[in-house]
Amino acid sequence: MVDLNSNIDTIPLREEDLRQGIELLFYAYRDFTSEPDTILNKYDLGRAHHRVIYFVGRNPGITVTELLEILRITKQSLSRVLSHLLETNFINQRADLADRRRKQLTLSDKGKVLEHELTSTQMDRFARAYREAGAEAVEGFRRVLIGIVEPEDRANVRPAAIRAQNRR
Amino acid sequence: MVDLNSNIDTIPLREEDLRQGIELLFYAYRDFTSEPDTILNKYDLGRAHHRVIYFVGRNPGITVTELLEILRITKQSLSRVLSHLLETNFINQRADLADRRRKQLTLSDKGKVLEHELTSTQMDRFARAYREAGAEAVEGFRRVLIGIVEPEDRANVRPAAIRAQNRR
DNA sequence: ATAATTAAGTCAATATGGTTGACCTTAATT
DNA sequence: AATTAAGGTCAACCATATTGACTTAATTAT
Repeated sequence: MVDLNSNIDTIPLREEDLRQGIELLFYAYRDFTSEPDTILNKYDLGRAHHRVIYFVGRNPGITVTELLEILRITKQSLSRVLSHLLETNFINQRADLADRRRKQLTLSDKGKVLEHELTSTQMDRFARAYREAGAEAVEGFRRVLIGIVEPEDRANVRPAAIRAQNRR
Repeated sequence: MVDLNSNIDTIPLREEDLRQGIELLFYAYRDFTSEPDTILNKYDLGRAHHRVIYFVGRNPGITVTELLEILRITKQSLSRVLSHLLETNFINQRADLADRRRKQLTLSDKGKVLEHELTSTQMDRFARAYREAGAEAVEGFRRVLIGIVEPEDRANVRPAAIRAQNRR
């Protein structure tokens, strides 16, 4: 390699590139939540309900404490949203037989239908973006975003098969 | 190429990969806003103030209408936040000489200092992630996230030099 | 067996940031 | 002169978050 500056490790990262990253994350997040928000409106639900439905669907049997760790909100805040989803039968709970203090949350059939309706809009968006960008770009996208996530939480965004192994 | 399925365009995108994208965006956004939130707290400001400070800093002379298009919130909602930033002298406004209804917003010196304090935590996070992932990954990250953003807004996340040309 | 801890839930007060709707002023455009 | 556009304001309301205090039930540790 003749031009040492072509190595990303040696050239200083330009502020412009870093700001572009910040803005990409802002715009992507803004647009990625807008379609689900419209759907949620029909059901008189909000974005907070979506997050709960998503992560319960993704982690069947998850407990309240585990959910709180993912969402990083307070128990009281989750309570309103979760209570409503239980009352309206989008989510079911049953006691953990090994530790009856714990309540395992799962999506009801109705909940699964809604989860799919919400998530499929986001998956469609990702499918299109992945296809247009190509497999290599997708791998880069993953590597960068995993680097943005706090190290303690990186294990949560590994493929589900690997996560299942680490489940207590 | 022997195995046609190794082409991303031919293999169906697995749901697992799409969900990983969704989750990466959720966790990355969550963590990427947490440090600024802590700083904002010291100044009795919130995340909404940060967004205004960021985009005014990034687009000196931006008008209210332009800001609303970026943030996608209502005028009334912006009003409270912006009024407060004007009162506390983080932001200055002056009439556009060509169209005196328009008010051009800029950061004051005090505003620039705060903008830097807030944004530098996010730039540090991106710098580390970019460096760890490498230049190729960064390019992939960009390509995918631009694909997630609505087409109309993709021009906003092009390098500033290019955006400046397109400015009326 | 008792004490301490953990998981879940509840009540209350408060803050932030978003909405809709009605209305006004000023300035530019037709 | 009439219309439109940019900006601003008042009011009511709603969703989602917070802190803090407290309870109940079940498990774990002493």
